[in-house]
Amino acid sequence: MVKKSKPVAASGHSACQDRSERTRQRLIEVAVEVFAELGYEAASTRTIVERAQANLVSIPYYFGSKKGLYHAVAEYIASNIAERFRPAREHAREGLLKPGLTHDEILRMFTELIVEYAHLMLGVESPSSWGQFIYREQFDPTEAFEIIYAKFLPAFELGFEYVSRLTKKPADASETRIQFLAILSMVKFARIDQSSVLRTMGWKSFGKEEIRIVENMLRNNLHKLFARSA
Amino acid sequence: MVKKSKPVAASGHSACQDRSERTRQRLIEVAVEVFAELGYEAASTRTIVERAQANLVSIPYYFGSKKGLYHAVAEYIASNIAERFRPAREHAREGLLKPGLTHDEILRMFTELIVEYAHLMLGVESPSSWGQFIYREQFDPTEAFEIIYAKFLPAFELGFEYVSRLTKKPADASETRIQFLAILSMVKFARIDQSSVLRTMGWKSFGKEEIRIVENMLRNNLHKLFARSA
DNA sequence: TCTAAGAAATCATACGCTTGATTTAATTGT
DNA sequence: ACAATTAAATCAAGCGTATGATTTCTTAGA
Repeated sequence: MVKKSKPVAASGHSACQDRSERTRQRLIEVAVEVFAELGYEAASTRTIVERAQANLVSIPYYFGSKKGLYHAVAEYIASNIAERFRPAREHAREGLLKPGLTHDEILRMFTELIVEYAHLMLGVESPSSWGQFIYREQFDPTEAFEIIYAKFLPAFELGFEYVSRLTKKPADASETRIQFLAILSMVKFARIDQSSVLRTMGWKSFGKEEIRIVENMLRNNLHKLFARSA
Repeated sequence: MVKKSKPVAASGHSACQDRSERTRQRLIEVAVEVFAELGYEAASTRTIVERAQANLVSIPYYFGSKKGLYHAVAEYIASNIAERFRPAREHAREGLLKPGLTHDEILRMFTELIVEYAHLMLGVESPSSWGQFIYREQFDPTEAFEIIYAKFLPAFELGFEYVSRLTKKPADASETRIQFLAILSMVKFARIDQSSVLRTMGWKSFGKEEIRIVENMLRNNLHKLFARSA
């Protein structure tokens, strides 16, 4: 019952690791799309290897099992998104450290952070399959959820801190957290409810114009929710 | 290849239609839960008939096929929700007809409509599986999506009308529609992102207290978004 | 430089299992 | 006794995985 060898995640020393690594990478990239499109159960390994032009056993060979491939995909996506989001996140974090910030300055930084996140999740630069995969995992959480959640946690904490500063309520209060999550939902709903949103809005797909409309909505709502006027 | 008879949706004339109807009903009610919990693919007919204490053949017998059962479930859920929501919806519709409505009155009615919807989708009175089923279908639309969408459309139109009255913008404008959908997303996100929300909030499940917190957030945000103060 | 040994990667095939659907036989109520 | 319904057995198809053979590449000895 014990695996004889452990070729998984081959860290070969020879130069032939090149072709190997390419196959591995191709499998992951194809698997992202297939898993995102069909979900874990419905996605068959045969479909994946067919699209990746690899052999059926290359999945257990490289990833141990179908589930192993799934986890590798989760890791791949979470790392990529976290990496892309890092500049905006660190900028926002450092911005908070400055002394004597006005309410408006905080709101402006927070708005930019949220809008950046929106572009990341809805924009064309990152494949739509990434978001789909994550939302699927959020809906039907498996072990992969832990991988993803861990990478997103720092951004969450930052968001709580911003909302806390804007509302003058503790960062760990229920109101603060639920408020931030609600704001996030306004960013993501276009992806999650894709079919009903496209239909209701009369859109064919998510292009630049559509994202602009969502962005406007976000800026508008953030201003109304947090602007110091009342 | 042709079905010999058509016992589907048996409209028997004998008195034994009673037990038959009960079996049918039980199958649907169980299927709602199983489909909601596992999704279409992962839900096996064996699981369903086992929980419903019915025979394996009863599914093709009563519903033609597994897919037929699935559609029956969609119809069942959509009808039930639409029915429960009808009082609030008609009240809100009639309220809009009154002449000389003030902005605050419209906002109050709209808030009550949204809060009612929140209770319907998040509350304990309607099984959580209903919402799960719908969100699943929204994420991976099949033919069942049409059934559900059609039943929800009137409520959507009403929502657009309210937002339109509150923002003084056309009911069919992109801004109006996306704004309403964003508000809806703030209602539903707790269910859709259930795992990450429960975790982030430190909640174990959705009880009365949790729903109250979401309701407060909604009332607060709707007020900030639409109150006439600026 | 050339070539043969050995490891790494890929392949075709087959196995055990589960699925939805079908068929055959027993049971029920009238 | 008879038609309708249920239970049990069976079917074909699809799934992930295991296995042994084959190809491809790296490397070392002459």
